[in-house]
Amino acid sequence: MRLLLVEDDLILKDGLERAFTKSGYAVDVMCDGDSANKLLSYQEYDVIVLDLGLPKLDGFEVLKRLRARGNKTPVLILTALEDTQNRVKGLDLGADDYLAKPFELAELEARVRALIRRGVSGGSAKVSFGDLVFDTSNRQCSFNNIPLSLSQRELALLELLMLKAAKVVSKAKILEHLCSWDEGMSENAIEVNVSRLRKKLNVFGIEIRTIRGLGYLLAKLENKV
Amino acid sequence: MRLLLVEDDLILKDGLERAFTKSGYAVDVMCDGDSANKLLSYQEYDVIVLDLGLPKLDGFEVLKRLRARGNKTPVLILTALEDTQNRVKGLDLGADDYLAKPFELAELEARVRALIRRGVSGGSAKVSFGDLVFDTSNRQCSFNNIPLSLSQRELALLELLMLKAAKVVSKAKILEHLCSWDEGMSENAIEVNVSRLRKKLNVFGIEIRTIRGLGYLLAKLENKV
DNA sequence: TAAATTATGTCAGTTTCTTGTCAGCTTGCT
DNA sequence: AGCAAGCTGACAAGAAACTGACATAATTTA
Repeated sequence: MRLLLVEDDLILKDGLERAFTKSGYAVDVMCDGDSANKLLSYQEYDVIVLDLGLPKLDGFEVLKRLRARGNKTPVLILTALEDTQNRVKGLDLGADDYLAKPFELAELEARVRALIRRGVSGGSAKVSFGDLVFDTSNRQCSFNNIPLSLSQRELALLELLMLKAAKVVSKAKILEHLCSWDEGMSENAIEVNVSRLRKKLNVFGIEIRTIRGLGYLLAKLENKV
Repeated sequence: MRLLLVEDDLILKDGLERAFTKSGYAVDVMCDGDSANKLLSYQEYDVIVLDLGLPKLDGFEVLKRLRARGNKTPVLILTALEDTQNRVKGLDLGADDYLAKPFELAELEARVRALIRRGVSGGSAKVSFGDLVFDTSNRQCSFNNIPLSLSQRELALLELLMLKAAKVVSKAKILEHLCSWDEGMSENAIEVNVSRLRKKLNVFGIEIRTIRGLGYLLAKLENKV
């Protein structure tokens, strides 16, 4: 899942970036409202974590313009204080959640997960495809309750394929969701990862079908379409 | 198991903290209602022991707010007197048990154990995994009635793994359950403890499987997944 | 109370796993 | 056939996890 973090505090920024990256997100970071606003005009994210106190353009403004463009990406707002007025203002402008500093990292992560869930799978923590169940809350995938041993990359790839519910997912989409800007990733790297994931899923009668020129899709082995 | 003790009486506080720590709990202590309330807004516990007469914010209020946030952590209330009215009020607000001072330490410990049991193992004092049985009432683990010689840390770790019933337990979760705030513990310390416990369990055909990047899970040696 | 034992964290060296790159192969289309 | 797209085994750098050795603190024993 691709996440944009907009935060000017250097320490917080680094800590959050590291934490989210470790949790398997592709993270981009912007340090001021203006750059964030520009970036958001052409780059899609699965979730945005937005500080309100920002140089150049404050968080409210970034959020306002984002929504004005019709963008519905879930946004979680961070503020320096437990300030009811700002909270109300943020939610009015279309924020989806709100967290006052100081906060626990665990709580932030939990809320971000909740936002992503709400957006893609109607609020449920689990996405399933036949007997395959992906639990987004603890990033674990199991087949008939047997937990699969998958690496972060494989997990991220499978998550995307499952969230798209057996629809074709293009390589461009995969690239976008698995990689933040700074890590360049070749298309071949995706092919390699698909190949690896394929081996692990084939055992359970699930295949990743290649749609030449278009992308990949998740399917059951017997269902020849 | 992680326990929060909220108590302003210095002597009682120290005594209980020492006793619970010795019994293998990771104990955090708060001396007033306000701090406890804040702490509880982001930190999870397995059980809370709450005095009613507290400075800043009384115990009723702490409990009320906890439940208002949807938190279902078992709470045991302590009060100065055998006061039926307060007892009823506490239970109405969502307390799970009640103990009037003065009380026997042994009784408090027994009730706390009972509360934890009720939550995780359906009320039974014993949790088992194959021939491995963990008796929470005396904190002892045995394999086919042969008692194992385990240290507190190993016991706590195994307890957590067994309660999670062969599901993956993350290092973060382990850290959270084995350590109170003031004792910092590195991730490597967990690895070392896992390594030690592993050696003792392997003898009985039980393994602690590593799920790289996610955590550990208890399994029987033969079940290769 | 001092010595012995036990518990438990830190460290460092090693092992294992992850993941991108590359090269050569396969597949499908015209 | 010839080309482009895709597949996959091999490799290597780096990250994560394991574990023996040691240090220190807590507990027990004599």
